Amino acid sequence: MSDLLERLRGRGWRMTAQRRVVAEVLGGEHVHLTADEVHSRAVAKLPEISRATVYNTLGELVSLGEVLEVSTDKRAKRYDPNAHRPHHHLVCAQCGAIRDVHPSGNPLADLPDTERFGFTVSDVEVTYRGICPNCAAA
Amino acid sequence: MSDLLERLRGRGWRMTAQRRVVAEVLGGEHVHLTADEVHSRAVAKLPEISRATVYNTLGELVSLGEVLEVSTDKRAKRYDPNAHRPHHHLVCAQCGAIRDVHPSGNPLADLPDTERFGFTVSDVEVTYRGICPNCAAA
DNA sequence: GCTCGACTTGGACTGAGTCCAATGCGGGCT
DNA sequence: AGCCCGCATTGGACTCAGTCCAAGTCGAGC
Repeated sequence: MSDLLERLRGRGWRMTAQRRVVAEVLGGEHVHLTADEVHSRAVAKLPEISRATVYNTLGELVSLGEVLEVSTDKRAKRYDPNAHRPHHHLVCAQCGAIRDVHPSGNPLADLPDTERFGFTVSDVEVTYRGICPNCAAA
Repeated sequence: MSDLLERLRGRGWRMTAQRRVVAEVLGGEHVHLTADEVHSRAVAKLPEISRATVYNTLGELVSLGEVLEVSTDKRAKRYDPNAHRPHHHLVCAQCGAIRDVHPSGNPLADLPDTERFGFTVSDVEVTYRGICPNCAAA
């Protein structure tokens, strides 16, 4: 994910240890982390990093479009580093597990003009809900 | 919306002034209220009603399937009394306005088996985002 | 009209996130 | 290399939405 760092530098970001750490955490294997999870993983690499900085950095990454905010769960926002490949989410109603999915078809096209009420529609967010195999077995 | 009250009675609900008021508020013209908005409207009709009761009642209505919880906005859950006609939401990214929409086609069908990872998928939630005419004009 | 248990109350509590004034430090300039 | 400016970070207080709980209330079946 050092290409992410490159892109950020290119956008005039001042490169600080904290931002590097947050970017690294998002680049790791775990997807869909909450802000607090990002923070605690970041603390492991850079003990003095503060919660506020993690929130700031995540917010900036989101507004740059490098990271996606998903709120499948009602408790906390989650951050999805996989922002460059459009995808949707499949959530287990029981355990909260999240998977990325790629439906066929474009739901944007399913919204007829008569149902747009003059809005300029730019984005769709689709969340499928169900029971994951683990929870079904239990 | 007194048919709602009927249905609730039929399900063994004890009919209290508080529950009646909450049901009335949801039956009014306003849709997509937050819990706090429901509470303040309820207080107008029944000053002693407590926040806890409003939350309880909303929660019960949701689990009975009479009301839908929507979380388009990251701040607070909103409650949508229009639970009996399946629909999705169109949200203004600027002012937060919400409209109900009825897309053609069923997004559930767009999720191929290969993308279900063994989940039993039972529900989809679609949120369209864009700019409403008002905000576009401003 | 009594009684019992479901319902309500309100205040304390939690968890997620935001704000802000003081301080630190990246990096362009010389 | 060293300075300096201003962007970034810090941490602690604060807000906002929602949950919890023990005590008190009251709907409705008998």
